[in-house]
Amino acid sequence: MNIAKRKILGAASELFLEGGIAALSVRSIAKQAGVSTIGIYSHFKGKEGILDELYIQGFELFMQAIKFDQEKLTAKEILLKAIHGYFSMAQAHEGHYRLIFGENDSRYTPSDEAKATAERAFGKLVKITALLLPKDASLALKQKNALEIWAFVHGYVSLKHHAIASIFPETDWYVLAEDAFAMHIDAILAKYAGAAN
Amino acid sequence: MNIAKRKILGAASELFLEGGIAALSVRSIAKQAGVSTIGIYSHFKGKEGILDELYIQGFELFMQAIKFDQEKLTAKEILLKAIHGYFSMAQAHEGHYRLIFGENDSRYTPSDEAKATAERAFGKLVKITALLLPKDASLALKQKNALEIWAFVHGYVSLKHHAIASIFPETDWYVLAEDAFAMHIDAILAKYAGAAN
DNA sequence: TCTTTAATATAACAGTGTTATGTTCAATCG
DNA sequence: CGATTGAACATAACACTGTTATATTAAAGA
Repeated sequence: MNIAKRKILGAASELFLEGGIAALSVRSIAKQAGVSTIGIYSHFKGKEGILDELYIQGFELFMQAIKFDQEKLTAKEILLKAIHGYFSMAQAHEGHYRLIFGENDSRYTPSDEAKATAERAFGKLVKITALLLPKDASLALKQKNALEIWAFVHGYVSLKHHAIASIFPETDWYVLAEDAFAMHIDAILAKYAGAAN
Repeated sequence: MNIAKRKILGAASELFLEGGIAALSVRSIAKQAGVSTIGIYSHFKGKEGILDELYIQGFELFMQAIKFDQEKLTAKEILLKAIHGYFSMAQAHEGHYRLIFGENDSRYTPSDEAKATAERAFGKLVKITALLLPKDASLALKQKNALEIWAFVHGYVSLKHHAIASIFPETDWYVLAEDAFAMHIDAILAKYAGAAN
C-alpha cells in the first residue's frame, strides 16, 4: 500500500477512534494526514471509500474476537468464550461496532468487497455455532443456528449502546446476559441431544 | 397543537416514510409543509425537535405493537403474539425502527422527554415478559428478563436490517426466528416452573 | 390606539461531500 | 536527450446541510 494511502487511513482511524463517525470529515482527515482534501479522492473513493476500510476493519475485529484455541474445551465452553470475546470487542471498539451495524451516517452503504468481508465473518460464526449441532446438519440449519446465537448476542450489545441502557446504570452487561446465553445454549444442546458433537 | 405545527410534523412524517432520515432536511420539510425554513425553529427546536417527535412516534408504535387483549391466552401465547406484533411493526415502519435504534445521523441524541417515552415502552415490555416469572419476582429480575427477550427479538430485527441479510434472500425472518423464541420461552418457563403465573 | 409579542421572510454563516480547473512532477517512449 | 503521458497535487468552486441574525409583518393585550 502507498505511503500516502497509509497516512490517510491512519489519520482516519485516529479521528474515528477519538470522536466516532461524527469526527470524520473529508477535510479533517486530509488535514490530519497532511494531504490536500483531493487526496482522499485520488487514493480512496471519497468518504465512502474511507468508511469501507473502517467497515472492513470492524469485521476483521469481529473475526479476531471469536478466534482462539479450541482444544480441550467443550462446545458450550467454546461458544461462551466466543460470545465473551464478541462482547469485549464491542465494548473496546464501540465506534467500529456502531459503524458495521448501520448506526452510521445513513448515507453510507458498504461496497461489495466490504459486504464480502461481513459474509466471511458470518462464515466463521457458522463454523463455531455448528459445534452445538449434529455433525451432519445441513448448511441451512447451521446458518439458522448461527443467526440465532448472533441475534441474541448482538441484541444485547445493541441495546447496551442504546439510550435505554441508562435504566441499568453501572451494570456489567455481560454478567447480566451470561445466564441467558448459557440457558439458551443448553436448550439447543438438549434439542439435538444424542447426535451432537 | 397549532395548525402550522401539525402541518410541519405531517410533512416531516411524509418525507420520512418515503425516503427515511436521508430525505429529512430542514428546507425540504419546510417546503413540503408550505412554510419558511425558520418555521422549523419557531415551532420546533430545529431538526433535533423534529427527530424527537418521530422518535416518540416510534416508541408509541412499539407500545401499540405489543398491546392487545390477553384474555384466554397462556403466558407463552401472549409472549409469542407480542413478539410477532413487534416484528410486524419493525417491518411496517422500518424508518421509525432505524431511527429509534440509533441507526440515525449520529448527531442526534434523544431529548429527556423522548428518553422517557422509551423507558415507558420498556415498562410495558417488563409487564408482559413478567408473565413468565413467579408473581413475587423482584423488579430487577423482571427487568433482566424483559431485556433478555427484547435483546433476542431486537437482535433478529437489527440483523434483518443489516447488509448481511442478503445471505438469506426471500426469507420470512419471523418464521426463521419463531422456533428459537418458543424454545427460549420454554426454557425460561422451565427454569421457574412451579411458581410461574 | 399604542405597545408588545409572536410569526414570518430574507439572507447570511460555517460546515459538509464532491468536482472542475490548473499546475507540478516523475516516468515512459520515440 | 527531449517530448509526451499520466498521476498526484493544490485551489477554488458548487450544491447542499443545520442554524441564526436581521428585518418585516400580523396579532393580541393594555
